[in-house]
Amino acid sequence: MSQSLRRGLALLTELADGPRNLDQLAEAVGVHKSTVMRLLRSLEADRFVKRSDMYRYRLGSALFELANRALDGIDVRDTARSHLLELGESTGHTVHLAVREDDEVVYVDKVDSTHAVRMYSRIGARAPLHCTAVGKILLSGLDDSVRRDVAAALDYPALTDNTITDPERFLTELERASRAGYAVDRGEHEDFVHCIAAGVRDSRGEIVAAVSLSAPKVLFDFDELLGSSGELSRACDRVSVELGWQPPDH
Amino acid sequence: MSQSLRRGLALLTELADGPRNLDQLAEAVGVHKSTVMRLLRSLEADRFVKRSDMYRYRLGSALFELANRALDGIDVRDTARSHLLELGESTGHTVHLAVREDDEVVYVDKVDSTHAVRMYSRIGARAPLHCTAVGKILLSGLDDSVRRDVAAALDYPALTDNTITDPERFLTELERASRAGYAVDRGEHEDFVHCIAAGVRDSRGEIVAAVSLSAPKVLFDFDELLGSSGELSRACDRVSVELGWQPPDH
DNA sequence: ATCTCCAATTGCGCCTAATGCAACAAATAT
DNA sequence: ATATTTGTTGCATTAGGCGCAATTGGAGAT
Repeated sequence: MSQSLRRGLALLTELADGPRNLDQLAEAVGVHKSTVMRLLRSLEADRFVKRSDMYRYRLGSALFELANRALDGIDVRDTARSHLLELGESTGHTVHLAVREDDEVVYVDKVDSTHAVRMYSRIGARAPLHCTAVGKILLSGLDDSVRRDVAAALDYPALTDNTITDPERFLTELERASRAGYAVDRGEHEDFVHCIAAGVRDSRGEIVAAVSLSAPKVLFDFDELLGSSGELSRACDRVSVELGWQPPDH
Repeated sequence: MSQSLRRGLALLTELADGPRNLDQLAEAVGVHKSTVMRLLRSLEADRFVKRSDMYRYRLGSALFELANRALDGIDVRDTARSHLLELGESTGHTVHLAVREDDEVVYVDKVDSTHAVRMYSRIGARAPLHCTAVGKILLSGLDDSVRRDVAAALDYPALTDNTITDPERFLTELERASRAGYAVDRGEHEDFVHCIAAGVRDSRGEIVAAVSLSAPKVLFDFDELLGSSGELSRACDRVSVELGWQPPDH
């Protein structure tokens, strides 16, 4: 397609794991050392890459700037921010904001738990749809037919013993989430942590993002976490309203 | 140098300002429409770019992932994080963590003020050395001769009426910062805000990062801000110690 | 001080991959 | 229905990118 560009991007991806020297990069990307160097020079000129020391390269600051400028552009994130902080403070749990991208979820914001236990996740990270609370709630908002299509197209790798691996059961789960207004993940993604998630709606009423609360099993049993579902929903509603959502009156 | 790579990077940079269509991008980067499209395909394949709708492209999630993974790699940032939060909470001011990159500072972390007033800055943003508290403290840690060299190589644009525009006066200012252990910015960068900054040292005793407190003039006069300098310094020292710094005993 | 080793860097010649053009297709506005 | 705008594809040309091999330069050992 566009050889040198793609190779350059591959270099960036490789460098995300930490500083590398020429040989390592050449090995990883599968091109000649000298070619790697010339690509790096271009990347360096635009500050996408930086020399770490004489013999090593690392990611440059242009990347941070870009990413943060772009994240600022995501208005869900902007309006949600303060509500997430509040939610984190009042519940004490780890809060995530996620959106769907194709057949995965992408975490776009995060508030760390006040408890010392940290779980693995970072802004920009991806996770499957079928084993996360955010994934379920994001899918639950789709029309029945598209929902079936997406569910049928997914893989269902069993990441833990609790992972749902059956499309039919998954659809039932989505149905339930849709009715309840929140979705759950009982150790289906990571063994030792469970989550609940609710959806954020835009002015058209579409679910455009999901907010989740996560807690390690050792500290809270599932029902304790569920106890925060009211707060979670209210927080999501507040964000939705700020995005122009009209709560249905009944 | 590496044409298609650099053009691809230019596209990313352009897209940071928001979604664009083909013509806009072609115009901005100065290449033919069809070329832009082919480059975008490569970027899209690696998720650096995403189609926003039928007619527009935006930055993709690979970028966020990279940027955040890279930021995680900056160990100063990691170890400083909790101390910054604490400092933000206890002082109520906006806290920044910055490192030097060539002749600029780059903000690598930030804790927002509890006050409603927000100032313009974001993680990944850059600022000049000569008119920021962080810039001054970062330079103050250099050897006298290199310090002179760097100072001589700088431009001194006057961003406000208070900006120091004279290299000699700037060196004096650095001298003072070096002795005091903290640097100040009295509306030299942005008219309506002042800052104080202190340095973070690594195991070799070098200043590798700077922490600053910023406050809008309308809410705090300069002496009030200075009142937090003790806390600021102590926070920096704690970070330094975690990085392996040995406090000099005197 | 000299040698050795290792990794980066450069010159060169080959050749493919990238480019601009122009025709075409699709979607939207008039 | 027609005009207009924007995206997409085929094609011929060539410069930009590539691998190779030789060179440079620095760090450490002798």
